Amino acid sequence: MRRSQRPTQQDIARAAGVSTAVVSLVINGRADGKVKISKRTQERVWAAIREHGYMPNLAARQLAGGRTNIIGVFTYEPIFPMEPNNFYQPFLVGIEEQAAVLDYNLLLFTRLSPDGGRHIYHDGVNQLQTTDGAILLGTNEDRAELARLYQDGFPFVFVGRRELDAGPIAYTAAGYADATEHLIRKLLEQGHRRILYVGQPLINESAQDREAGFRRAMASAGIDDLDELIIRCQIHDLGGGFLRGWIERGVTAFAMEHMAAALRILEVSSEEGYGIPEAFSLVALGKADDPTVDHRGIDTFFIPHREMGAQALVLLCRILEDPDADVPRQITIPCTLAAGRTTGPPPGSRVARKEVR
Amino acid sequence: MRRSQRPTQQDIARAAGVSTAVVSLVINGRADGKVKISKRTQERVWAAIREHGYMPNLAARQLAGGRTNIIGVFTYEPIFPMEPNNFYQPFLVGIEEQAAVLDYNLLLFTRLSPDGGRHIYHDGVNQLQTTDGAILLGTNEDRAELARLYQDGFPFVFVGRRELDAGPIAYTAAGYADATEHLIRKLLEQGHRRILYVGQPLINESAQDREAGFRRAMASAGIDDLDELIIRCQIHDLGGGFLRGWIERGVTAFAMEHMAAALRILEVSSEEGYGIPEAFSLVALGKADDPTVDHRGIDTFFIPHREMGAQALVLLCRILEDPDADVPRQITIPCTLAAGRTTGPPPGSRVARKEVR
DNA sequence: CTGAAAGCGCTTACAG
DNA sequence: CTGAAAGCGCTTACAG
Repeated sequence: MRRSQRPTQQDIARAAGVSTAVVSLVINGRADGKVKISKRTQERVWAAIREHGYMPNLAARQLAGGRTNIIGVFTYEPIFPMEPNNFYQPFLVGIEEQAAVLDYNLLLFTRLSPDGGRHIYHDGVNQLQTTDGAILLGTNEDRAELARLYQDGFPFVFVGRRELDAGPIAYTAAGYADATEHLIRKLLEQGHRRILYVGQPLINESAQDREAGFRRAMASAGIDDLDELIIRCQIHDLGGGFLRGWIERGVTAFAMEHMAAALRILEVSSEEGYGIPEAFSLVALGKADDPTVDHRGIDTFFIPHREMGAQALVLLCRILEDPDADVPRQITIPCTLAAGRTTGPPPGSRVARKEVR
Repeated sequence: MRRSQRPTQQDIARAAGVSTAVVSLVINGRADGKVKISKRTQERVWAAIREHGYMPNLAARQLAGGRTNIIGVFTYEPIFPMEPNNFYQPFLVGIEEQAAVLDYNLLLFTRLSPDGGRHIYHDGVNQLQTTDGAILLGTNEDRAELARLYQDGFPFVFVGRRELDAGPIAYTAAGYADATEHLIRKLLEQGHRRILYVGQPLINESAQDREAGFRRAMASAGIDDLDELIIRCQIHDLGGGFLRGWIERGVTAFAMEHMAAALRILEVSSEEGYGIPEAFSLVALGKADDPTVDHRGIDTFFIPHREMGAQALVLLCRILEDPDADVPRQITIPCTLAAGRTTGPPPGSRVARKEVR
């Protein structure tokens, strides 16, 4: 019903006394390149458009081969979750800001697939098809689906590093490896040798990156046998026994893959009467780039969530402009260090230094 | 390029030895109603689809079919602002949840208008037209624009009561008036007579509603001359002098239009050495429906932001289903009271009661 | 039951 | 410079 009321390109063409081709060319700004259309005609077309309140039909435009100026945003978790300070917020801030700059609207895929979950393909149909391209994010991603999307040749950028067997998908990632290496080197310089890397059981790319940074730093100090110094466990395993056990075995610093685990150690250490950094040093391998979330003085680095979102959009637009362009499609954004108060020389060394004096 | 590689409905029709119409009917499950298609034919079609890995082109489907299953979301401020606990969040949570249930995707209008601001009409063209209908929200709305949208007959629902000269637009609002009346009646029942209503200078619909609730409550107690008891000022005007002045003039309770102002009073009262509710009672006329935002024990009510968002989508869908349906388009959602510790009998009354004993 | 055909609203060669 | 026309891939009356 509404559709019939809505003016079409034909109406505009008729009103302006030209053909639809001219209207199309004028609208899309192709009136300067190969095809010349008189300024007066262009003015008439724009006037008719304004007068009729004409807006192109996106479906038709896309079907005919044009662009939609719409970028899809697909997340494997709700986009607007109930929790405050949610994980997605900073990514989306970056995406939105950049979309406004680059003149795109964002289509949020909120529809559930028939099975009630969140999937890109519904009954084998790529839901993102209505957009020029999409930004994907989420920690619960379906890799088979991503692989298919890649093979289908649909333009998309993942926020976060993801390596698929299907091939090198485009992504923007945080420079976990370098930041981790930097942080661990600091510990090494302070004299620590037995630094324990405490990860979570799930080993995704960002965990791999941090572990790689850890290994590089340790290797630079000649410590290569790390089998004993890299462990993976759940947060609730991090109790007093855990702490005491490792300290007794000579560990002087803990590198926690996740901030939540580091906060847990902070808590346990105060329960157990350990002073930080007197009894041991503590670093967390990353923290949300959100000033309102406190990291309680733990030495760590900021993950540039917002910039990852913004750069994902920039990268996607570059790909859309020229799908075959030979530009880097895997972008890593450096993390910035966030100095804290939880690192210092290992327990022994301070005494040693005192004796020297 | 990608497009040409993908099989179309024609390819499937050819492979299955039928027409595209049959393929379409089979795919869309219309093969059982009016039109009968033999089981064997259906099987052949599905087999061909599987074999070719066919998936329908959404743009073509939309163009031929009409609906887009896309609802626009337009806000007069950024949707993903930098601030945590932002104002829009709960509305959007409700909208997203409901969109998932009702099987709609959401198109966020992030594109800036040529003047750099946020407007529905760009160069006189309604940007929302690409959607089936839209949800609008924001405190900075452009009423002239809304009037035009209404006159254009575009289906939309505003989140928050808005009354335009142009006519009755659809909205979902919070029941400020009733909640305010309820809260003020409680104060009256406790013996307060001189209750000061402290509003902000901007009088929009929600301010009007609260003031109306205040007047109703006061009138029910026979207090009709309220000229002296309703004031409007900025938060920074609420200092110690303000408080002392009104208390000296016999005010025993303060009804603050906004929570921020109430929190300010709380602060000032402790600076000035006033005990609450011993020296005076304090209520705030509404608080975000967000459990993480503390209201410091102030008596108030919860504004159902999330439900307002959800119901806006429900209302919009009802309008889309039947644009001429005779359903109520102005929906008010009740607020729930949030009992606090800042109200009690007025200073005099307690003494008075004691004397009676 | 099934096929031929119109049409959704646009873009883009292709002629003038 | 401008117009007539094909075609994007689908859905849906409308004939058989």
